[in-house]
Amino acid sequence: MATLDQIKEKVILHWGEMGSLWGINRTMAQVHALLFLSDEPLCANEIMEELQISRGNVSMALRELISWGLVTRLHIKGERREYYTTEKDVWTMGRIIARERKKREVDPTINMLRESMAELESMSPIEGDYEREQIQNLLNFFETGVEVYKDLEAQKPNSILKLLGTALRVKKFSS
Amino acid sequence: MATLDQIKEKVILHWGEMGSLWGINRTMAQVHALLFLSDEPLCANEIMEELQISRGNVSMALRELISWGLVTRLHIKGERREYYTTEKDVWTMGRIIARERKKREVDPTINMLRESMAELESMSPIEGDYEREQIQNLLNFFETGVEVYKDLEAQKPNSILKLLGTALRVKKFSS
DNA sequence: CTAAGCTTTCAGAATTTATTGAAAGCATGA
DNA sequence: TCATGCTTTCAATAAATTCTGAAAGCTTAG
Repeated sequence: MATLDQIKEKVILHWGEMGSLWGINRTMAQVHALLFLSDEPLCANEIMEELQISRGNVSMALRELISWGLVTRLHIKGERREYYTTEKDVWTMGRIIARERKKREVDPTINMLRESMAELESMSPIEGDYEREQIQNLLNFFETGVEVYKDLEAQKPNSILKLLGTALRVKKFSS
Repeated sequence: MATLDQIKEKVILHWGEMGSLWGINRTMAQVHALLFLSDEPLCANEIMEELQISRGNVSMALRELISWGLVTRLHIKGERREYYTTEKDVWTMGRIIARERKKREVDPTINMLRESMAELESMSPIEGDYEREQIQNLLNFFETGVEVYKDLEAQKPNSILKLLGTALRVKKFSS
């Protein structure tokens, strides 16, 4: 029979694998999972021991997680060492991840596509018709995504679900 | 001034980089971009030359793209070699990518979380309270995602946008 | 000021992932 | 049947990414 620690380990390892599929490195995702499942904040040493990784690796993973806004550093008075904790609400967590991925992936892509369109438009219109059309389609796709993202971002965390539920009900009703 | 080929190359290279951030390999994403921007189907040879990659690499990238359902093989009569083309509608493309990523990333995660919950529940309820709660939260989060995904999947490609527009308008109106 | 206790940095090592290219496979047509 | 023209496979290699650990950096206490 599985012990609590074994179950935690399984979740942490799986989260790590998912992380690497998501362009987040394995360790970073593992540290995140560990903190997410931990009732209290942990210090670098504890993370090191739990995950059996080096001090340097812990330091880098934490730096990255902090820069994403997923982890916060806690100064506990009387304590010399720093403690770390993570956002515990899954919806808020999801929103943070969406925000960061948009910033790192979608925004640069939109810039690139806009640039390409501008260049194509200043070119002789004889060639590149199809390319112009397809790049414009891609651009519209991403821009629409950003629109939707912005609207959703303004909502309270878990109202997103209700919102979509409403949308689908309205749709069903009206079609 | 940039030529058409330079612009295409820029888009293809960027798409390749995005691919690797998305757990899709660089070459696979590049081949996809090349076909997406190409008015006519291309054969393996043409892809090889355009992207300056080996025959084997082209073959593997195409196999993967076909297994995702993003690329189709065309037998042109009278022609010995095979031609390849890709889904050209961006919304359909987005839906295919969503479907595949769900299958490869979300479904296994949900299974893992359900398994963990089952194991936690069959354990002594004295310890693991916090872990149980957090794993359940994660599970709910993913399951909600799947619900929404399924509802959206049933819609026509670009009605998704209108749908969300509606939802947001309803929301604004009622709050 | 120095020591102690902790964190960060980063060059090199280890690991993982992607790519090549030669060989094998497969279909067509002579 | 064999040759031709193409595709696929996969072991070896190359490239990219991640991780380690020793050294340097902070900060606080004495």
